[in-house]
Amino acid sequence: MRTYIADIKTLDDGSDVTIKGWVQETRKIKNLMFIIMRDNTGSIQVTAKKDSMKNYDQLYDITRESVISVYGTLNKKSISKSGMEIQGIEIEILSIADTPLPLGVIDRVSADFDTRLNNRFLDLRKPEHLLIFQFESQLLFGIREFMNKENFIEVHTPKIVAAATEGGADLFRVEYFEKNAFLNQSPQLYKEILIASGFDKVFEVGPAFRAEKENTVRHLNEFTSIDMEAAFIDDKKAMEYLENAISYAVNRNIDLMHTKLEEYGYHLEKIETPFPRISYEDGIKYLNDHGLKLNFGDDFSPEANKILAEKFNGFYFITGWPSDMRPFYTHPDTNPALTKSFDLQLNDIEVTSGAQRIHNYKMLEDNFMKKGLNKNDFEFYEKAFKFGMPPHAGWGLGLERLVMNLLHLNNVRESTLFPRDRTRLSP
RNA sequence: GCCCCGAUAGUGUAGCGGCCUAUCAUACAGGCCUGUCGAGCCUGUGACACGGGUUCAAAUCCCGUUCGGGGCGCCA
Repeated sequence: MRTYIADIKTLDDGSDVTIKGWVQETRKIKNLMFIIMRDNTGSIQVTAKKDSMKNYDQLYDITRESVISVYGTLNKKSISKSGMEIQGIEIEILSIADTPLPLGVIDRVSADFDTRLNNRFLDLRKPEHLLIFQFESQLLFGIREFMNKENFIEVHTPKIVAAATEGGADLFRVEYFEKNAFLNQSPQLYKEILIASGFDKVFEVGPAFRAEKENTVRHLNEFTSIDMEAAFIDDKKAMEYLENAISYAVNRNIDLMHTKLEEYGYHLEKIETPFPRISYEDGIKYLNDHGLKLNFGDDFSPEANKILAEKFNGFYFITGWPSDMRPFYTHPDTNPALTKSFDLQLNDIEVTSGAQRIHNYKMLEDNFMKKGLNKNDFEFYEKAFKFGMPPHAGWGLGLERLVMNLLHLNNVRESTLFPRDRTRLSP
């Protein structure tokens, strides 16, 4: 039976164990060799001796990153630095790695990110990189657990769509037999249709596509969006769901993974709610008091976001954005120049955008006009508003950006397995 | 869409008109070595992105191409 390396420490000294994994490195001294072996849970030293190993000669030539299966005896009083090793009895070679490696897993030289991404399967063998995605997986599990407790239902809406843009982004065109179609920029319109369908509270975790030719460390052309929409709530309640979902999931992750995260240099602190809130208009004032010259209607530049990040240090909401800066479906506030909308920032990066949405059919029609959109393109959507649409609100949370910022990574591609950016389509 | 920067062995780099038959590290190959743990020691293989141009002379300067990194706008 296979034992994972992390579980070995719970076994008794002298136990027989079988471990399976990669040869991280070898140290060879003629009739004796040490193999540092790695699996997804950790690494351990395996000792092989010529006089007790029948395939020793083959093993002696094993290359780094080959895959082996080791049967041996656990020695917990080893004189190795870790104090623990496995005395090999039978070692089976399952797959021999070619040399040289295009990217060393434990090399003492760094590699360019481009080289790492070109050899991502090797790059991901590094425990500190695997950990990012173990963290992401647990985080998402926590969010799902929270949403489930709050009686949201998880849905899956189409990614190939006919509608033109919601505004703000260019879309990827795809051929759909004899028709033109697009890859969806967000599940927004379909979430709202489900609200009209009486689903009450929905959420979705899925890909979103943007054909924007950005070249930054915080943009992807395909990313994972955690989207939520709920009936009979307003923007304030949507913000509560958001901060509670995030704090629940993050604090849960810290409880589960704190030691391992620290071991690899990821420092996280527990999150407290509620998150601070600042209105768009107060934000403008604050920024103008700190050397910027912004007018109502200006977006916050990266420079502006850095100034706000210093003030708030962590998560904070920016609420009440001007109507001109928000998509057509955003509900206006009592002052029609403003909307019942919010962004959630984590330090200087936007991680969520949300709002109460328009549910009044006439108001929606007027907004199509104001935004210069052709309502015929949205017939499938608009129809859902004619026959009983409750007030509703929701948000979209960027998973990769959230993970990037929580773990203090310097590039959103670090928290993306196989990033799609302006030029990268493979692997 | 606009702007800036870069490309030298498998990987990461030094060199920035002649001292380059190109530096160093690491990896890789071979050898020595019975307890290594950044193993050590010896030997070896291995690179100037591509195409033009300037010059007596180009890795080095200029132009173009290709590929890459980053900033802005916009956004998750």
